[in-house]
Amino acid sequence: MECIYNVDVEELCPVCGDNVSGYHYGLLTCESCKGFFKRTVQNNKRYTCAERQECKIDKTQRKRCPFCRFQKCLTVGMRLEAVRADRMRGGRNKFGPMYKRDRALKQQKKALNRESGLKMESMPPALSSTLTDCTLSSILPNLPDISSTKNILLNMPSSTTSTEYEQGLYTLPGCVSMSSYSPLPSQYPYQSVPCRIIKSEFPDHYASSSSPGSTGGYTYTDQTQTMSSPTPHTGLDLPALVLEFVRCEQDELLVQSKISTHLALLQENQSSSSIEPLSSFGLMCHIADQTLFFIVEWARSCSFFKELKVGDQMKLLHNCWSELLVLDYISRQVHHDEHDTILLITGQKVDLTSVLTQAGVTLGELVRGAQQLTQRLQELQLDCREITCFKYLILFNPDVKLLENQEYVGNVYHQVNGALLEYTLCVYPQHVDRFSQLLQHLRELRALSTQAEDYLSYKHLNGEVPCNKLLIEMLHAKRAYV
DNA sequence: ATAGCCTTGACT
DNA sequence: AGTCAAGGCTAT
Repeated sequence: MECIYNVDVEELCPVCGDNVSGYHYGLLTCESCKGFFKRTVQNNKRYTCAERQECKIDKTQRKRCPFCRFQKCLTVGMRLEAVRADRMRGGRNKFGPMYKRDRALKQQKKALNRESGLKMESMPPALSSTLTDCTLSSILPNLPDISSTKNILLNMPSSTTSTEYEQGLYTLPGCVSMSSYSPLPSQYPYQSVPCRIIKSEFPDHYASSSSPGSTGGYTYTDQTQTMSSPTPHTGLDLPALVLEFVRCEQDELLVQSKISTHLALLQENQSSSSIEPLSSFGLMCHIADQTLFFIVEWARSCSFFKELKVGDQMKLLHNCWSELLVLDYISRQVHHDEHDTILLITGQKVDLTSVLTQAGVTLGELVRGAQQLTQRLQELQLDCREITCFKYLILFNPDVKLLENQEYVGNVYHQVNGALLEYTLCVYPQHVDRFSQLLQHLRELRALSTQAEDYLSYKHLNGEVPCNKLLIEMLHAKRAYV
C-alpha cells in the first residue's frame, strides 16, 4: 500500500497523460502532442474519425485517431494562435507572461498547501485544487451549469488565461473549482471565445472573420462544425440516449490526474508536518471523497439532472452515492486485466493478496464480494455503454421518497431502462437474457454498496474516517429518503 | 506520420 | 550568458 504515497507531483499531459516537456501552445503538454499540434495546424490537416468521435486518447492510443486527438488538444485549451504563420524560430511570443503567472500560481499553491498542513479546510477555496472542503449543499446550487459556463467563458476578462481559469481564480462562491475535466460541450468550444488575448499568429488559416473567401483553411467556426458534429454514420443504430450518455462521460485521464495531484499534495503535507501518517484506510477515504466529488460533478452535467431542483438533486445523490462509488470501483476492475491486482482511480495497482491480508473480516468480505461481481461482469463482457446506463439507473432511483418531482425521476429511470434494453438487443442480439442479467448484477451491486456504507459508518463511529466533508456528509445522510 | 532531439532567438 | 518555447530535422 505504500506505493500510493509515491504519487508523483509531476504533471501529466492533459491530452494523453504522457510526461510534460514544458509549456507548448498555451499549456503544459508532452513533446509528442506539441509536435502533433504543430503539424496539424501548420499543414492545415483535416482528419476524420472512423468511430464516434469519442476515442479515448492516452499514451498508448494517441496515434490511433488524430481527429479525436486534435479535438482533445483544442478542448484542453491548446492555442491555435501560438503556431506561427511565418514559421519564425526562437524568441518569445505573447504567451510568455501567462506561462510565468501559471508557474507562480503553481508554486503558490504548493506553498499554501505546505503551510496549512493537512487542514485543507482552511484553504481559500479559490486555491483549493479539489473539493476536499465542500459539502453537497454548497456544491449543487452554486456550480454553474453548462450554459452559464459558456457565459463565464465569454465574459472572462481579456487578461484571463485559460490556465488561470482552470486553476480556479474565477471560481464562483461555494468553493467551486472549474477545471478542464468539465467537458465543455462541443457547441461552446473554448477556442470560440471571442476575447482571446492574443491575436492569431496564424491569421491566414484560422482567423474566423478576416477570411470569408479563404479556400484552403478552416475557420474556427468551420472547425466547430466539421470537427464536433455528431457522426450520423454508424454501423448500428444505437439508442440515441445511450450515445448521448457516452458523450457526456468525464475524461477519465483528467480525473485521474486531478486526484493523483491531490494525493501528492496530501503526501507532501504528511512529510513536512509532524502529523501521523495516514493509514491505508485513511488514504482510501481520501480517494473515495475525491471520487465522490467527481461523481457529483458528473451528475451535475447530466441534462436530466439539471432539470431537478436542488432539493431533489441532493436527495438522489444522498441516496445513491455509495452505489455510484462501488460502480466506479467495479467498472474499473472489470476492464483491468490483472487478476492479482486492484486498479485504483489514480492509475496505481495494489496487490490483491496484500489487501486481503491487511484488511479485517468485514473489509475482506467486501473486497472479495466486489471481486466476485467483477468476475461475473467480466464473463458477461460488460461494456462501457452499459456502465453508463447503470449510472443513470442508479442516480434516478424512483424508490427515493419525498421527492418533489417523483414522477420525473421515475420517467427518466424508465427511459434509461428502455434504452438499455434496446441497446442490449441491438448490440448483443444473440444474448437474449443479457438485459435481465445486467439488472440482476445491478441489484448485487446495490447490496454490496449497502454493506460498504455500513462498514464506513462503523469506521466513522470509531473516529477512523479522516475529515472528508463530502464523504462524511453522505454518511450522515444515510438512506434517509428510502 | 510520429516523436525525440536539435537549433534558434527574444527576453531576463 | 542563461532560459525556454518556438520551429526544424530525422530515425523509426
